[in-house]
Amino acid sequence: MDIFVGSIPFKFKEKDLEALFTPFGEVVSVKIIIDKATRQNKGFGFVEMKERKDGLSAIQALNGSDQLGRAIVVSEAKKDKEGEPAFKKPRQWNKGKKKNNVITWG
DNA sequence: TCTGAGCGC
Repeated sequence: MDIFVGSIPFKFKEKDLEALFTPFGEVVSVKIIIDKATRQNKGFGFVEMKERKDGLSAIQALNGSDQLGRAIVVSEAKKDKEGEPAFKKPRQWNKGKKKNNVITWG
């Protein structure tokens, strides 16, 4: 499932989100939205977890929790519906080269 | 290299 994470500190990185969600289940991918022009952290991101139940428990546990002094918002991503693909086109993380705002895993 | 509701290139 895809999880929306908002109000995260601007200093947050993908690794930080991965470290937050990993204890609740297997994290498939992590992404933090960064402005394409200025490369600035937009303050929200997404975490994809393998098991939906783990994602839900992670949401309940991490939503509103303090991270680096800020209460983050954790909720299920809008486009992620049960039985439907989260997006029209598949996103691949371990393909091609690494970009500025994307960390390739593995 | 600022910012603070919002949903991803």
